[in-house]
Amino acid sequence: MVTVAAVSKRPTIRDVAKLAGVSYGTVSRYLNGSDHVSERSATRIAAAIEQTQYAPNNAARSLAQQRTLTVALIIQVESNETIVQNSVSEAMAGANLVLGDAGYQMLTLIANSEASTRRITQLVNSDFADGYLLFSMSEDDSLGNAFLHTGKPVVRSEISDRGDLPYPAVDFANREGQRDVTRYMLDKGRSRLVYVCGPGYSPTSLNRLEGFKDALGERFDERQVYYADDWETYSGEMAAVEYQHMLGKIDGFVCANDSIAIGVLNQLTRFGYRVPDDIAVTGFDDSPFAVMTNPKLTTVRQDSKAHGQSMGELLLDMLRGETVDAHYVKLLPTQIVERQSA
Amino acid sequence: MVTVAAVSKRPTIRDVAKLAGVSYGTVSRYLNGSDHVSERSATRIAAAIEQTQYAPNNAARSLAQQRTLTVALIIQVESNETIVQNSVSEAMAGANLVLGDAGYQMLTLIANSEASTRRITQLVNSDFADGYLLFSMSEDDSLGNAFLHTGKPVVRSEISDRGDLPYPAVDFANREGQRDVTRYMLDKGRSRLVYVCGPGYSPTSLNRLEGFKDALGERFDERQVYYADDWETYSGEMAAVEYQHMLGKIDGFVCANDSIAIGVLNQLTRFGYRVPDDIAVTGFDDSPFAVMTNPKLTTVRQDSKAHGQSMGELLLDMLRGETVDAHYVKLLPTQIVERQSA
DNA sequence: CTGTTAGCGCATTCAG
DNA sequence: CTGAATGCGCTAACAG
Repeated sequence: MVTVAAVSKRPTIRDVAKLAGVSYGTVSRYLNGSDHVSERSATRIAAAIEQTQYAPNNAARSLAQQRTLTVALIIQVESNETIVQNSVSEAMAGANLVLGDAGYQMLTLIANSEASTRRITQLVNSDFADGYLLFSMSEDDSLGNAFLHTGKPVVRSEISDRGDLPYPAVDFANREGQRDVTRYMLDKGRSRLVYVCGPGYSPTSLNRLEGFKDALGERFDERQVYYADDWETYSGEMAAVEYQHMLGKIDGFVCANDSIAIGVLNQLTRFGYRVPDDIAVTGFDDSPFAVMTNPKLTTVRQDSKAHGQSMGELLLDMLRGETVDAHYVKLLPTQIVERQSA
Repeated sequence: MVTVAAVSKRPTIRDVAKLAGVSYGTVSRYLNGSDHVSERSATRIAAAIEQTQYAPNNAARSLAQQRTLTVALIIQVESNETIVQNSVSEAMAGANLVLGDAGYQMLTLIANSEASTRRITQLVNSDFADGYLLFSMSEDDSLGNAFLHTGKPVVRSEISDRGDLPYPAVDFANREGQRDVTRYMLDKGRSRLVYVCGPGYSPTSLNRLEGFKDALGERFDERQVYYADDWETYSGEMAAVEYQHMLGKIDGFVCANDSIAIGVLNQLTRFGYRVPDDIAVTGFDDSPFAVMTNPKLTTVRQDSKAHGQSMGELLLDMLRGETVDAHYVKLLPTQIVERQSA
């Protein structure tokens, strides 16, 4: 029976030095390629490394260099949430790309419980990584303070509602995006609109609402906005139900995200209204769901991969020692995706 | 202008020792709680820590302890893929839970390029983590060899097609699941079935096909299986097109996953067939999409969170030094979810 | 209970 | 170009 051993004695730099017949300082130089090593030593060291299967120890190197060549991406989600959103997943890929090219390994940590948040906070304060990318999708922004005493650079994925947190951010131009798609509705002659707003704790949510208001200008009426408790499909259904009695007078639902829009869509269909003939519906995010509905969702696309790349680049700038204003915000453009629902 | 500093001089254990008026060995003991420290020293140390904002250095601790209290979950995806699948995301949450409870911090690494694979391979060989969870969804299993020389325990998320890799695995009982849902079809009087098989490089794919064969037994005919190139919706559409000429004689499509099933569903609808009245369709996975189709998809559910938990538990066993057979495989049961499409 | 000391594995001086 | 020595920050073993 083959079994898996859980222990081992790995070779150290001294072992290969001895085997190559040089001092271990020379091996170190060889490994880091900084100084020159004689060709003869080099080949002998290479052979010794090959023979011993030597690989440098990560902790020792980090300790000596006072840096880890590592960046941690931290995702904060609600306690019981299990799914990492697609947008975050795409951003991860984007960030991983640029950070990798710069020689950094990206690690992802998930904070989805009080215990994990505590553990991560502790890690952050232990020079665990050279920099941090913070995605907090959650109402509870308890991780926000975790980085205050780490001397390391931090970049956030969203505009913070807490002005006291000195972390620059990369976000989407949510306000403009929501404004534009609302105008798109107006331009199509839809003027009796309802806005289904996202949860109030989210800055993103409020920004999008502002965009809706921008588009309507004077005509905006507080009664035409429905405030959802979360970003989920069910909330969209609730919204449609809430406005059921005046559905005949409404010709469009502008929704703060796709999931909500799908809820509205489904509920309108159940009520017997045709989308977009009777009532149009728009989403926001261009999630994978947007093309699986019938009719397909007209929505606002955000390039999440670019989001991640941009965050990674900003972090790299900071890692290189560039000075970045603590409240610097970079806004990425969005784009209307015209499909069938509006 | 507030700016972000990228450097700092963090206090060490000696700083707090000096401030507390004790030796730093005592501080170490205090921190690790192993030995007893006098109450007087304890309070003084606590105060000093508070005052200096001290936090132990991770690398130093790892180096001295020869362990990192960290587990790395590695996801291997196709080069250009950006999305971490929902099932993986849920498994991450499950693993994070049990590992966290045991005091381990889970880190996720994504291997989605040759460069990142190389970087990760190197990390793995540097005592970067105490154990590894490996998710490889990719045809290219180049990471498979990366763990051969690390003395650390590894658990895979899938049965490997490479019997030479000495990593135990936790997987779903794909074969039985596919068999059961096929029988479900047969029991409903659907006997003229087509099986849409997943891509050939995937062991999962082949296991599910075996399950279909098991259910049909003698009646199985090779001509009733369509071999898809991947797991995507488009492949499902292709399958329906392929069998278009004999759709009248077919009363059911058993599909190897939900995405494919949705493709079949959509294409059948386009062809004017009613699902499930004319033709039934089943999926596999119970992905989030399964409830967004019309009709909703009857499918096979796998508890991905439990998958992650199970993997985490197995890894913990190994971390505790338990001997696990290198080819041990734990299979998790699946469950039919009856909705509307079959 | 506590101070002292010897590593952990490696990078980086400084001589030579 | 290379060997020897020092230190990174901390744990653990050892006296006391």
